[in-house]
Amino acid sequence: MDAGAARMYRTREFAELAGVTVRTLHHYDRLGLLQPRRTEAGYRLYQARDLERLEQIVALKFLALPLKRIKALLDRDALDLAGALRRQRQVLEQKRRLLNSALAAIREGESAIGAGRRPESAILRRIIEVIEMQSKPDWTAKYYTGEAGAKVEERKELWSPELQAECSRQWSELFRDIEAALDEDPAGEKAQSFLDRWQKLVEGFTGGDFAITQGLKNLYADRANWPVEAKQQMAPYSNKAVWSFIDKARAARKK
Amino acid sequence: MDAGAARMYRTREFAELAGVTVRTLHHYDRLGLLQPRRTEAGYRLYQARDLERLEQIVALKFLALPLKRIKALLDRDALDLAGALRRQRQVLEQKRRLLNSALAAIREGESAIGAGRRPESAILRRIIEVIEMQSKPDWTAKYYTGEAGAKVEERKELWSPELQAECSRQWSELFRDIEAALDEDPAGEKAQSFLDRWQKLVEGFTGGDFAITQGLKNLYADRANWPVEAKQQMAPYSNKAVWSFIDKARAARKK
DNA sequence: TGTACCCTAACGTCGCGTAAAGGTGC
DNA sequence: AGCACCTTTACGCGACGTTAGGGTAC
Repeated sequence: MDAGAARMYRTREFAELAGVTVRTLHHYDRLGLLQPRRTEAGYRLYQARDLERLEQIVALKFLALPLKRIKALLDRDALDLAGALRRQRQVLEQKRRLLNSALAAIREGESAIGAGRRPESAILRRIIEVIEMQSKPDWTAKYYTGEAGAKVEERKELWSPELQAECSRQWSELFRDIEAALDEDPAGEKAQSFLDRWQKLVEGFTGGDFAITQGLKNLYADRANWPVEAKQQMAPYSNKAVWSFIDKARAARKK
Repeated sequence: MDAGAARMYRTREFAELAGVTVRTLHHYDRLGLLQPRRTEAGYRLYQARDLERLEQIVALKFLALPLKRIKALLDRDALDLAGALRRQRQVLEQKRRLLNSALAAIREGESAIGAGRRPESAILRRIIEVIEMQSKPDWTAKYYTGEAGAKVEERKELWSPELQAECSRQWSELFRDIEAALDEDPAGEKAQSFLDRWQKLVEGFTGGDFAITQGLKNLYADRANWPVEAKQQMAPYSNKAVWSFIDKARAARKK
């Protein structure tokens, strides 16, 4: 009955209840985002309804929506919430791509220390190279026929820097292992297990897709025409003895 | 010989050359980040050396380093570049975790539309739930013995929202397929192919690690005590007939 | 004398943090 | 009367964008 019967909170109390600061409540009040009742003396009085709205505000803020858009959504355009989320998702995905690029550049820079005698300039050069590579149109696209290109693009989305790092770690390990066993029998058990690991790593990229596998073969076949940076990046994996060893292992398996 | 012989650029020209705005050059000048020569009349005159430095600034800015730190790094602390990169990588990784959480929340919200009659409030509720779940201490940790817990944490790093979405899509698909074939022979070819897909999906989570597999078994065995939200989230996969069908298929394979 | 450039100064953005100066509740 | 709370006002941060007002080069 009596509206005064509902539990009311003063600013500090309400802030602690909701896990925000007093200043934040002031801010939202002035923006018109969350305007509580007032006492005669001007004290803010929050109630349960306000907590609900504040939770929604905090949730939408967690999605990195600007306060203005949050206000619009909660005040009038609630119907457009689905659309707003779709757009925001695209914004965040774009941000994540940039973050991934930056992380990849940092990793490359860090791993470029040993190369020169002035490490800091080597790092910076490498970072710049990586950034330029990323901003260039994808030179590998032309090796994939139609549909395969789109699939590769799709799979790139899933390629976090950690995955990338783990992957190149595994390739390096495999190359080291093979280099240490070049005089083994390519038909033997050890060589065949190398071939298994090799194929598994390739499949990690192709996803078992035939068209992508073909594109990758085209790409490798044309390695003489790769851009310089790509050649540099492939340098650790250019040991011909390893490649021919794996070829022999593959041939042995076919028989 | 003559310093004046080097090619000099005025502000606009240099900005276009480097791909930044004139205002940016003014800004960097006032911060002391990049201070070119001046003509008598006060016009800025940039040269090749300045371009080199600007490229380094842009590169470090791409890594989301604040301009102050960039200035410090380029002016004095170049030696600490490696350390700065390490710290910055951690900052960016943290940001990416937040981004991933937000993206996961958006996806969950979007998929919660069909549920209620007032879609916007259903979406908001679901988003709030997901955020609260993420901020709670990991209730699954107690099912993993020592080392396995750390490994699971490690694997979480690689779990992008896209991967998560793809994964739950595959589980849903598998459940649908099995539900449509419950009267088949659990030892038959079709049932066995379901079991293959099932085990592959599980392995996608465990990575074939024995300790993690054990933990997952403990986790599932205790499903009666899961928190409510977890039960809700598992609801689409709670069809007992499917689970017993897979159990039978597993038993048939062992024989 | 035109016009295409140059300069500095200064406010706006976004989401609050952080005082400062003064009033209210018990 | 004291102490813990409340209020409003206003500057600071970061990396520039964007005028505004006025000078310079050719």
